[in-house]
Amino acid sequence: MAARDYGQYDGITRALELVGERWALLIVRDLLVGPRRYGELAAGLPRIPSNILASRLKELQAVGVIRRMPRSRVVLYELTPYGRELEPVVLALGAWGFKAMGDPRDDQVVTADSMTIALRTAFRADVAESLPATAYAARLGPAELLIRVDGSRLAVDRGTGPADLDFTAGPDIRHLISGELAPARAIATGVVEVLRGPDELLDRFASTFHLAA
Amino acid sequence: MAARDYGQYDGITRALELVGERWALLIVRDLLVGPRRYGELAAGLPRIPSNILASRLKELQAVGVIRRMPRSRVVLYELTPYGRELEPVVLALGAWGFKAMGDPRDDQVVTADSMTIALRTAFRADVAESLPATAYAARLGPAELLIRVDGSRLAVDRGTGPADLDFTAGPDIRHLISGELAPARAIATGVVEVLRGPDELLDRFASTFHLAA
DNA sequence: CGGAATCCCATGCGATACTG
DNA sequence: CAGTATCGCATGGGATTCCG
Repeated sequence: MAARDYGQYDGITRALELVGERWALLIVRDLLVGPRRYGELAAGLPRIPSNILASRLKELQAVGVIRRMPRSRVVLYELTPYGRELEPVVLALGAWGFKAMGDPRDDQVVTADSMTIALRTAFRADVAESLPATAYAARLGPAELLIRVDGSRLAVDRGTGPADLDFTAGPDIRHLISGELAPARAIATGVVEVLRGPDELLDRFASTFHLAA
Repeated sequence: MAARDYGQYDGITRALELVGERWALLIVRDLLVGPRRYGELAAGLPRIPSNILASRLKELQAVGVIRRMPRSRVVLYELTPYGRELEPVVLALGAWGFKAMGDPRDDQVVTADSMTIALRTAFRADVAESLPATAYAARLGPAELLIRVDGSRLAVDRGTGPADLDFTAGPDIRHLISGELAPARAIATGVVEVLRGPDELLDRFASTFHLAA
């Protein structure tokens, strides 16, 4: 491996040597959600060639960012404590990139893990703290997420479950997150479809998850 | 560009599409210090092939991260406001990579701009606030920096000037920054050589600039 | 002399096929 | 399901040349 070398001695260069290769930070992003199997990673990164996934996993392991966790017959990959410290980097990147997102192209896909991290990026712990605990069941494209906010704590899990507000939304939900689209208008225009629960809870959702654009 | 497409629709993927190419974030790092000419960038990135520098500059400009600023005969490159918003990303990466820095290899170089950003990364505004204004003149390898701290404000400029403490240090200064090496021992062991000013000011420096390892 | 464009070669990546 | 093997191509590295 010995990631191609930039010939400089500083923290940023070092970081890029470790996680600057193509796909590496997307693997880290997904592992920030939780341990994953090889096949789960491959499914969450639809375009990654399997040989690249295999070599990235080896490289990231060699430099101490991830580790293999043999768990009852199958192997799980998980971040090491040091790898988990990339969370601020990944969230900062996500917040920055969010502002440059246009409309999705036809060949672009939404995954559960990327949406989970996006929600973490947009989560306003300070705002949530003063709101009642709330559970949202969101169907965001192919991703079904159960989002539970309790005080300043956020938990996002795959799948569905009991929720105060149950809604479906397409990619345009980013306009709700950015504040460009008011919750009432999001419902009126069909960007968000409320399946169950009071529409007003979408206001709470929008103030809990907000990222300026 | 766009050929290097990840096929996903989320903020992190978008960010990596814009600044994920090799060398791109190092160019951004140097431009965070200030506008630079082509030749200055090339000098600060000793290993970058000139064709790569030229294409990265074009790409970064095309996506709105940098802009060309014709300034009296010569062209300066500078970050756009949006590009400047990458500062948290770059600092977070630097802080993370700092912890994985070993000893410098023979082929590794220290540049003034990378040290400037490293100092910004390690700067503790909250600590500095309660300390008297101080100017340090530091010779860090080939980089001569004038570091002025005034309250919670930090200014790092190339070159030298009047300073309260004037010192020279090699790469092992990172052990001072990380707190592994006490200021007094840094002087005793020759990691830091004080040229002018009271040794005690190195304590102030070490508490002003600190990054856990 | 600053700011590239152009060559050539080495390597990393992507797509697909294949194997334990 | 979890990877390897292989191959063609795009990209990066480095030196050189060009242009204003």
